[in-house]
Amino acid sequence: MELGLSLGDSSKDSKEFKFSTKNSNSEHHGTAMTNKQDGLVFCMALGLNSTFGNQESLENYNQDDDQTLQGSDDHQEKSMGTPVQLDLLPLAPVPRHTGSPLRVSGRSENSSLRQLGLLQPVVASGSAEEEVLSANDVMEAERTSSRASDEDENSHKSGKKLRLSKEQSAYLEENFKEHSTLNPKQKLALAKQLNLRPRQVEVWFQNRRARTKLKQTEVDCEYLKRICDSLTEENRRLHKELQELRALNSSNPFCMQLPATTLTMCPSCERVAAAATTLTTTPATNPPISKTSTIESTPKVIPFPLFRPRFYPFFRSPSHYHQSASS
DNA sequence: CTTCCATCCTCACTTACCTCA
DNA sequence: GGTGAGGTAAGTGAGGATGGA
Repeated sequence: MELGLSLGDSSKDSKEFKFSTKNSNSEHHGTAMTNKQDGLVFCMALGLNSTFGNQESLENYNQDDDQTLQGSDDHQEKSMGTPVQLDLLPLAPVPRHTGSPLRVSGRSENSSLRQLGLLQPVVASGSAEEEVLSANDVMEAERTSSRASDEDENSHKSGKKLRLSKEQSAYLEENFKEHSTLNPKQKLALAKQLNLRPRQVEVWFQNRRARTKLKQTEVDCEYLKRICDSLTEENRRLHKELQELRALNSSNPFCMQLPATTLTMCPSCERVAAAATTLTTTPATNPPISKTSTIESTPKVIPFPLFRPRFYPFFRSPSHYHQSASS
């Protein structure tokens, strides 16, 4: 399921967010606009079973994981950057159980671990930039983590609930910021480093993703509520303006023949081919209605007949509108 | 090449435990 | 000390992807 919504014009003050969702069945692209001036313009898209990402994650995806991601784009869906984005995670997709060697970002993981007193001396060696864990390392990690979790196993069997320590949670959090999903090797390495069972690391990431999604949903909800409120207000204002115009027309029958604003719009690309006269008697307190159309250049004024009936040929071909715009 | 099946992974939903006011 | 609410670790089942037979 996908829902797309777009309002407003493409003024220069608009800020643009590109979004793209992709799964095995289809690919979606879109653009979200926000307008700093009136705060009304927005675009949103909702996709089923998609995680929230951002532009950065898309770039990471394209740059870093082209090779390892081939054929494994499941559950690594790229999703749209919503206008309101929680500053929670850069969702760099991580390939799932590929045969490729594990790439562990060198960063300052080890140093932070040492600070936390969590680093064990068996961590695979490698360059500062990238460490490659061999299959032996993974197996060793599995053994170590299973050994280390013997005491956890007891509490596990007794049904007691393990509470992760502050340090463990913080380190998991730190890793989650880098990648919200783990491949098996990363999972094992984390489990080994934190003295946990791999299953515990896996569950922690699952629950963490769920919490992120929940939070994002709350933020989206709040945002949509605000948008709804402003649209309601806009609707109310336009209704009022319409009533005033009708009142004006009934008091001055001659003006009734003049359309307040006559736009001929291509229904396909929604470009305005021509704009006509604007009612000069519009009260100063009510600015002329100007919304939703993408006006590329200064609209040409076409001299409509005085008694031209209001007729908007919405079902003509796009070429018709473009021709009449240039003529 | 297609189909079937086992396996793995993630997600959504839920339960159960823990902590705190 | 008892209690309810909220947070969170963990269980469960469904669905999708993948690889091998």
